[in-house]
Amino acid sequence: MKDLYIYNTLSRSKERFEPLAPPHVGLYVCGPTVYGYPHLGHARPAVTFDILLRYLRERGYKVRYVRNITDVGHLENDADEGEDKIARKAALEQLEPMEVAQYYTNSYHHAMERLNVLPPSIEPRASGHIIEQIELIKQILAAGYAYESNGSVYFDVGKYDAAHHYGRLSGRSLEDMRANTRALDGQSDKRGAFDFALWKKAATGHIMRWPSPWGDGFPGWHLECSAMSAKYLGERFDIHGGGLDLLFPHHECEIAQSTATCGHDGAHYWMHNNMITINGQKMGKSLGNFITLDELFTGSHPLLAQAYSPMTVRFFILQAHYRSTLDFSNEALQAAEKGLSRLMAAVTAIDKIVPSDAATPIGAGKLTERFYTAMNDDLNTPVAIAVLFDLVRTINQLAEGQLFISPDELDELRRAAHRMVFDILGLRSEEIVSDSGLVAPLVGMLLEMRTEAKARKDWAASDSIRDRLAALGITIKDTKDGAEWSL
RNA sequence: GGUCUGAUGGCCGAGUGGCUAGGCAGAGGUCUGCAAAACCUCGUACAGCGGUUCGAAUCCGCUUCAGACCUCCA
Repeated sequence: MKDLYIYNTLSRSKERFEPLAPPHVGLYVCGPTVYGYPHLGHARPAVTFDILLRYLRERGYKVRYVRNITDVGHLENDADEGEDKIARKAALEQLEPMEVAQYYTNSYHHAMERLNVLPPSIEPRASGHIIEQIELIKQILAAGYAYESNGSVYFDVGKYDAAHHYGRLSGRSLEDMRANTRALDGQSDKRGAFDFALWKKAATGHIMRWPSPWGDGFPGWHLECSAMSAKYLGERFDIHGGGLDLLFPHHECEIAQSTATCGHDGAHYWMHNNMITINGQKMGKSLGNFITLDELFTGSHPLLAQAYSPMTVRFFILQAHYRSTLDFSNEALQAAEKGLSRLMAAVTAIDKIVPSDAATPIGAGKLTERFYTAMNDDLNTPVAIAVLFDLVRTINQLAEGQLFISPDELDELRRAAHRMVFDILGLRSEEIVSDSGLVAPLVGMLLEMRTEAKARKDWAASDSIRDRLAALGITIKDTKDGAEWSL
């Protein structure tokens, strides 16, 4: 098997993937902060790392995939009076904070299931790992890279930068940042403007609070990922993933925390998916221009010309490389929808192919090899999909009897197609299954009537049946062996 | 202002120093009672200006434009 290369943000280059302890692979991906419905932006990392997970498994690795749920500590801003996102939402909706977290966690899970995104091996919650986070803070304090101030604990970025380099991942330098950032007013407990909170003192009335050696409070956002990844994957693990917007400061701070306590970056490979844009601008909560996945699936958003199925969304995302920005538009989604339907129809059509013993090889193996070559090149799904469309053409020619295939090669072709399309790309058929089993026999009966009408050349009757079925969303396709239908 | 990306045919999007993905849309054809589907054929695009080279869309420089991060965001 050829080597897999993935782009490591740390080195800004594609590197050959070599696990620390094969065949095991530790993968950590920053999950959602559960204070709102999941939107199209959430689908990008979910699908990207789902592909990575599936492909690593395909290559025989035993992957432990950890994706957290942030249910505490994610502040509205970095100022001292910054509100916790979950707490804010809870106050707005008059709910218990954990009720908010659970509600949106459920909503996230449901959307992920519809997108056929495999669940992680472990899905830890920040609020369930307060003890681990407190322990980590103690370690950072012991190492001398943090200080307590008025019931809060901050990471000392200035001191850390003197010994290591703060900004290695994002390509920044502390001096530049200092020179180019205006200092906020001086009411902060922090010593340096770039110091970040490891532990925040809970103000009176703050609901989410836990006791700690520094008084009641709650953990900082950057800390939770360090604590949970270390707990489940060890202090040193293989891949850390997340959105490009988390590169700085979130991942930079994680690296600082790891380096402060263990002397290394934590993860070996740092992978970042790019953003989905809308009218050329990032789709995000703060910009208010996001479309939730549910709106996408139902078409209930002013920007949407129609509903788009979960698989259409997944395919749309896979048609671009994960490190490129992907621009949302109805045209692009519609193109994805049609392309996907052609691809899925071809995969189904494989079963109609009649093998021939006299056939010459058609090169199914070569096609498959090109697919894997693309995947090995930093998960180049758009190229992999281009290969699949070559396959689509071949399958259709075989199904139409324009090309012939041997029984053995047909078997190989079927297996390979299913593996590439279903197992690796994670696409699945979205046939609407009727709840009463009556649709199929009824349509079958109408098609029989239509065939009878055609036999007596009563085109008006046969077309009428076709048109009226079409109005119900049922498409008729005449083939040599009679009519077929689909929803 | 700082750091960093990007600019590809009607749309979406790969890729790359010479063999010029793919999808969608469009045109013509085959098939069909007509459609639909499928198949065949068709588009020589890479922001602009210089430079390097036998050869650049691909490398270098400049210009213009766009975006991301620098405050929470996938």
